Amino acid sequence: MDYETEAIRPRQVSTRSLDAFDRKILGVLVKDARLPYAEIGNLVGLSPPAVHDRVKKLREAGIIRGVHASVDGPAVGKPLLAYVHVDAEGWGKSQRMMRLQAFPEVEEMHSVAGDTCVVLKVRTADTHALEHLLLQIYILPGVKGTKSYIVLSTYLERPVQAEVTGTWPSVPMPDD
Amino acid sequence: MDYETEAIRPRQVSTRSLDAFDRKILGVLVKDARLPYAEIGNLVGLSPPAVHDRVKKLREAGIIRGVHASVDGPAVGKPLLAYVHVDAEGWGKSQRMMRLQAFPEVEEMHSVAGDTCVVLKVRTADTHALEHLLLQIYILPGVKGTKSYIVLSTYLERPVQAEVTGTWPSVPMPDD
DNA sequence: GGAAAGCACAGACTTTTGTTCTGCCAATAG
DNA sequence: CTATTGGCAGAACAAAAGTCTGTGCTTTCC
Repeated sequence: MDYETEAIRPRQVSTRSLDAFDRKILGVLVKDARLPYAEIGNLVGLSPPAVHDRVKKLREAGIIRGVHASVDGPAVGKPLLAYVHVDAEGWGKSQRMMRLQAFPEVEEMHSVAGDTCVVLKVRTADTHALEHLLLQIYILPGVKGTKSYIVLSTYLERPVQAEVTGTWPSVPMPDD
Repeated sequence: MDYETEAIRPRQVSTRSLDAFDRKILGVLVKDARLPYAEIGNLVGLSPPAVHDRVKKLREAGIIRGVHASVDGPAVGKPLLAYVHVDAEGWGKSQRMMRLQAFPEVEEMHSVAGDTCVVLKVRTADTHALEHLLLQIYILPGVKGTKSYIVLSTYLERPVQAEVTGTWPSVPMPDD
């Protein structure tokens, strides 16, 4: 199996500027990608072929990366969610760290700016499995330590939303 | 709009124990939920109606939560990904914090065990928008402070995987 | 300002897929 | 040993996806 050793980058910036219809379609598909084109058309105000055309172009432009089923973590035997901050000396992005992607428990891997190097999102069967995964991290060269944040309750977990907040609510400045 | 004020919980533990076919089907649907049932059937070794039946049951059992399009963050105008740790006095879960879910920039919200109370995953247009969002967090009652981890590069970002690591690689114990 | 070209949409059609039904087989319980 | 339940394959039907053509619009060039 091949591992992604390069960061996920925007494939092509795609001069295509999203208009209001595209935004609406994306908003619908993010919520439920199984709706028929006819129903999407009703929601956004277009005919089914028009929706089809736009979705096809959105896919070709890489704006829609794919369609995935969202499965319940506990139901598939992974009730324990955690974020693991990895501190490494030198530079965190070693090739060997990419091999962690082979574990289905690892869902995200980012290099970050802050008081740590890499943030991992991991979902394991139990604390024992998490320990095993931490062991796999510790044997990587350059890893100085990890800090784990065990999720107690998840209040929100959703995919990338198509909408963007245009005007933020004004906040009264503190009186100092 | 209503906000989820309760944590996402497993709807029903569903006595349904996943067999090998279910695991395979889930694995396929997580990768690409647009494959026809006939093709899934070829991959896992079942007929299209059998796959249909199982997927239907997996949906009814809540094991498949839904099907969502995955859109590219930068392409929809949100190239800046960050994790925000929120420190609050008392108890972080105030009703008003749930209102942050109204912002499409907020993708995840967890209460965690560790040296912080709440972890947010936010995706914004730029640092300016992130600052606006942080302002919205700071005006919440009880919020003492935040710590932001700006994502520099994303090496892996994928939905919940259906697979579970059965036997972990053995790691030689350090010689102390 | 006018004409031509490109784009996007709606309607009708074809093809593919989803969905349902029926019968059969195996496993289990009585 | 028999009856019953659950699940799967094959066939038939319904529905959606995908394609094609024409039309109206905007844009752009002359």
